[in-house]
Amino acid sequence: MGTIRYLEIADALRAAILAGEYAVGAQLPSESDLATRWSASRGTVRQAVATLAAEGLIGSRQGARRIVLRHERRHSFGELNSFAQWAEGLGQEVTSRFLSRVRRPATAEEAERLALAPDTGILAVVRLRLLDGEPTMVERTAYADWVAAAVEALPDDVRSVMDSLANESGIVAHYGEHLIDALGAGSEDARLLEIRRGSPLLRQRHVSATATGRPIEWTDDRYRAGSVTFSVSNSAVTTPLERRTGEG
Amino acid sequence: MGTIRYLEIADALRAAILAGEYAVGAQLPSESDLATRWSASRGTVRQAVATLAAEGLIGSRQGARRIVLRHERRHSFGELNSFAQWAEGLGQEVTSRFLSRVRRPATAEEAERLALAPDTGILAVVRLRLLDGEPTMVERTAYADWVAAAVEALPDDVRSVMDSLANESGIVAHYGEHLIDALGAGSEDARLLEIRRGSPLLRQRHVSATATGRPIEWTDDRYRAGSVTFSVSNSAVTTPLERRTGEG
DNA sequence: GGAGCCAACTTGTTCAGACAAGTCGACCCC
DNA sequence: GGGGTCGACTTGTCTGAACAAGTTGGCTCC
Repeated sequence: MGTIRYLEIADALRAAILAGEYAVGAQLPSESDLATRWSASRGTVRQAVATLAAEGLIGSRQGARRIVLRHERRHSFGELNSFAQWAEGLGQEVTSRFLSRVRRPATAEEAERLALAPDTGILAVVRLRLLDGEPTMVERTAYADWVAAAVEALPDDVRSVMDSLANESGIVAHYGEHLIDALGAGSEDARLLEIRRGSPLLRQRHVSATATGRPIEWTDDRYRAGSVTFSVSNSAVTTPLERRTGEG
Repeated sequence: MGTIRYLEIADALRAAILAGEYAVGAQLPSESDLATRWSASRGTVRQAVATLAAEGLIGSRQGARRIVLRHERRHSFGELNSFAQWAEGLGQEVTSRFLSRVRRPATAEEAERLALAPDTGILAVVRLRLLDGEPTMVERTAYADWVAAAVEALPDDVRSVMDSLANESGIVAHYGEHLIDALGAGSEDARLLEIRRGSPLLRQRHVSATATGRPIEWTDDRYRAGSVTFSVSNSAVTTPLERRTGEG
């Protein structure tokens, strides 16, 4: 359906790589070769391979053929931003338990992350997420004032808040920033996740923003150790990952 | 210096953004505008802004001007792959203590990550890294057989192994993959980092590879909780970050 | 005043061609 | 065989042009 030429080519190449048609370390056909096969210009083919390079599937060096770096597919933006979407892709059953959903003034940090004036009213939601019945993650989300009403209008048992927001209100996340670190479970975390206080947790804090850069939500997700791993690939040309000190 | 046109333009734009010439949320000049100013074609300008977009500095939507998303600079590939390079950029003093450096057969996991035959001899190095005198991270590295000799030839007090490898032997890392999760400190971790056993640690495992995709090293770095945070930014177009279950 | 429409503007996609710069294997010479 | 040179090949950079698709603000009309 993608009538966009370079995505068509990228999809076909990706499928071929995933199907094992090209082994890891193998060379891809040359750009002019691909251009001929697809009756496209070399510029279009370059855009296609650039897409795959950004996904970390292939690498390149001037003068030498492009090489296949790995076979696995990268997750989509949606799967990263939505726990429900991610778990579904894995074929695991997700359930969630609402613990609280209240309006309150934003804390200093929340106000800054959401680019709001101090003490602006936000919607604070705490949820426990279970994977196949196992308590896996505690999610504490602060929704910006301008989306609070839309979120409150959603039913309690909504599968994915971000999905519903997109469909019902046209509020779509385009950008995200993620801070990842480790910490010991507090007493509330410990009780909810059924682990001992002080047990290691993997924390992912992230902010989602619209296409215009307006922050939508700021969340603090805490995973039981061993339940999830984050993966990032990078190259000398693009480095999306960054290491920071302390509280980021 | 950079005789490469699009990088010149990207550098100038990045500098302007970092200098605060454009506020967060502000619009950048249009592409044709920039093309005229720099007497370049629009294609070249697009390559420049694509660079900044990949760095997460600016966003875009078809039909609307590009907007500034953030001001901070992203770290370089070297700063991410080398603990020493990273800490230096922060102005903190790095010291490291060698704990062991032995040749031994690769474990099953090491052999797979390094794309070696099972039981191939690798060079295993354990180092304790201190930041301003504070024990911060335990690093366990397995160097592939074909780089082992070059690593052994380096002096014990080398500041950065990867830096030295590049300079001395021409072995340069081009690609990396990182797995991030949390776990409790084992007894050795606890002793070295001067924390209690079971205390939360942030673990970053990563493999570095050459331009041809050949794995160089596989390391397991464990940071004391609170000492570092990883940061990743993404967008609907490029998602370098991925969430996985369990042991990745 | 409000709703809807339109026109100017801006980014997205594609093309064809050109030259620079780096890689790699074949070939030659010693 | 070893080593160096060279040429074919391949990716990197850049141009100029054209049309598609989406945004935005202003204008008209009710």
